[in-house]
Amino acid sequence: MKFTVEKEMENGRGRVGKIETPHGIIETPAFIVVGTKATVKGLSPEQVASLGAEAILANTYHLYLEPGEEIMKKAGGLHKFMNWHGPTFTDSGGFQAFSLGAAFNNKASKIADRTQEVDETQTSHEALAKVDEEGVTFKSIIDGSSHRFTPERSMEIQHAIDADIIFAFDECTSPHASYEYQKEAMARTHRWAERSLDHHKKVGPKDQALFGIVQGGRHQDLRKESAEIIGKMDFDGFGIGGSFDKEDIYTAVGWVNDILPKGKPRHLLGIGEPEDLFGGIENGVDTFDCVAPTRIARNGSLYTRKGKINILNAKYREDVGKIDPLCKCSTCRDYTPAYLAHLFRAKEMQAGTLASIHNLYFIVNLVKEIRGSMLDGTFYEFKERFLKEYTGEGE
RNA sequence: GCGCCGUUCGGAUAGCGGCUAUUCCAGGAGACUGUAAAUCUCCGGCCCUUUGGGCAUCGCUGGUUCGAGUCCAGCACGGCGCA
Repeated sequence: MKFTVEKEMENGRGRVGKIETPHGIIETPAFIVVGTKATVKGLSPEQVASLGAEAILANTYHLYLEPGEEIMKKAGGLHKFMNWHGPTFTDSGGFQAFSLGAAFNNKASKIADRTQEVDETQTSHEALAKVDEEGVTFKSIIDGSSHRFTPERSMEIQHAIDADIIFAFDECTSPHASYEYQKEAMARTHRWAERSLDHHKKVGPKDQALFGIVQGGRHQDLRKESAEIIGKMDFDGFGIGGSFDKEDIYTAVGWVNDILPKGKPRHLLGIGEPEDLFGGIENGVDTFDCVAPTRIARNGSLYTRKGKINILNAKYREDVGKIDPLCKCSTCRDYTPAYLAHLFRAKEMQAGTLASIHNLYFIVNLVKEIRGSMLDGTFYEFKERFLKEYTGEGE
């Protein structure tokens, strides 16, 4: 993998560049489409490519459980398996340790977490994962069987899946966890990063790039410390992890990116909605991934230049106009709101597909437009104009 | 004509004497940020000074009872059976 910065913004953070992978080039900043289980839900790889997406991010945890690393290997890796010929990423599975309950299974975080009512009985059911120094023990969401991930195992599985860019095994904490716990988890993530790197160098394919992940929650000192430590390690690029409160995203990203080496790409994990993209890019993020466009699409929400709409609202049943008059995606070109409203109400599979095409096109091409505005020096004008219209302010 | 059964929110249902009438679908709205999500949450008779309170309501009419969607009688409508 090779990363080149083509142009820097005057603020010293934002940049335009490109990531060259064995399966093609990603022009950054770019939105990476999420395809957790080796599929972008509801879409064929041809559809994903035709809406302009350059790369897909799959998930180690899910592909490990199903179909399993042996089959991934036998199939010739992710690209062949899912028939996607462009660049790919895999997330390490660390996020699942958080989302499947480890974060709430820890006393420190539970005590500190006064913003959420913790139902003990419910928590014990939901806590499917437990973290210790060596790794994470978890129960399969599919059949309840027990499994264990360590940084070394995550690397091995990611080697078998064989994406172009893989991530170190990390622990993602709740933003509401205590400072002490976040610090502890961060330190552990650093040790796991070292182990991920060592193991990858020892046994990994040479053409596979490994990104280290910066943690530290919303605390400035922790974020900076994490960026210092991870940034000095010999990773090919970096992920900025965490489960963010919306307001914290850009500040945390800014702290981190002032420290991370400029010559390597930075991926902001799990962000964003349209309004999140500008702040991330401005603060030096090169790539994003986010489930939002496809998930909300399947649930009937569509992005438009004037904000999100819910196509299931009564008014769209007989709206034979345009979903978003400015959108050039195939869904907007060929179908009306009334048709999508009908498909959703009739629970037809095409509903999720057409909506996903639209939302992904919207996000992927919004980032491309932002890239263009950076190249011709109109980023701030474009940002202001877009956000004003999108959030409905000043109308 | 006789007998049996049924009639509960737009549809389908639960409810078998005790006080907020159940659930599902349809309907209205909202949420969703490294995907346990084509998922989840809320609303749904009327009225009010909306924290909460008041008045209704289970085909219709009457009755029994402290109390009836629930029991009884008559009527109406529907289904099945027999003429």
